Amino acid sequence: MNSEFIIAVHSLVLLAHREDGMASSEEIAANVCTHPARVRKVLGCLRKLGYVSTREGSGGGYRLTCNPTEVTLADVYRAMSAGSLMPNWCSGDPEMDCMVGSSMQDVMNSVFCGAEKQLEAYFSNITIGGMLSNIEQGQLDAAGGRAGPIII
Amino acid sequence: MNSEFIIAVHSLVLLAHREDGMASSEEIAANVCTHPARVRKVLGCLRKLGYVSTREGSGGGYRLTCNPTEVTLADVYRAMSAGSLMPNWCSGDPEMDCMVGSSMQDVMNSVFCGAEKQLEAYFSNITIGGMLSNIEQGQLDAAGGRAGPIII
DNA sequence: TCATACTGTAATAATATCAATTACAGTTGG
DNA sequence: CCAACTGTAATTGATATTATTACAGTATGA
Repeated sequence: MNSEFIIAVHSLVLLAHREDGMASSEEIAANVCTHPARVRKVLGCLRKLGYVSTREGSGGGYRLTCNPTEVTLADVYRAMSAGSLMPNWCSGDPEMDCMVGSSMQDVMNSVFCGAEKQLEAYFSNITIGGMLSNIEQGQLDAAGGRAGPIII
Repeated sequence: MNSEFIIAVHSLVLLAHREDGMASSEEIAANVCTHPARVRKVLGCLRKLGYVSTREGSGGGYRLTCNPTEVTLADVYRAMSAGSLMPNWCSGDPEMDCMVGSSMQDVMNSVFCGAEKQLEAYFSNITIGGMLSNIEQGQLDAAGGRAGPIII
């Protein structure tokens, strides 16, 4: 899995958490624990898909332009990490004489395509808004002394 | 995803394809397209789980000791790659003041644990024997001029 | 209009991960 | 004893990932 997926999800949750839905790349980077340039790259991608808008110049930054309860992790996954489940490394060789060795790349490919569909189906049930309320709920629990593992 | 998963699956399918269920690390490595030492490491792991047995010394090698129609990719995944879905890289920091930044690691963790369960459920429906028959079937199709994408 | 505070983007450097290779001890069959 | 194996660890080399730097472009407001 691509770590840009994590940065994208974290950024969206953070923006959804803000009253005005806004933050600069520097603020987001500090919260995510990475470099502002990396945040700008990831959010630039989310902008092209309409999930955030940006304003350059002084006082600018990023603003959430989607409904957090409608955007799912599947959307983010497709945007940032599609195809990342399959390893880059490949076994076998189509030119090989052996039936097994020559077919393995195709077979693995279809296995991982199916796996990716499963993953997307799972992610499509988790929304940015859902993650945020989970966090807020967890925080309340902690305040009440009833903190426990967070379950989605 | 770990590429050792691919090596393990490929090796098991190859052994299942052999009449006597046997091959040396050198033969397997040639078929998988990697180094024999790497094959030995992976199959050493499968041996501990009882899927293959090994014989050292001259004329030795690996032999399949499981029923290929009973071993699923979920078994292999758990053996070789458990936990590999979650990226090593982590956003946020539990010590942080912000509710979002301090909770994100836990939340991501539960998201990826759920994702891994989904993946295992999918893999549990694919067996080594199933992959092998798929390959043999595909080969027959190709021979009959009806080759197409392999679907599992 | 100028300084300031941002984004966009590319290039580079630092680091971590992954795979290949080498090496050698231990085992077995002939 | 020799030849052909596995088991395992160490090293090297290749690749991927992340951080950092740099700077052009843009908006704001004094």
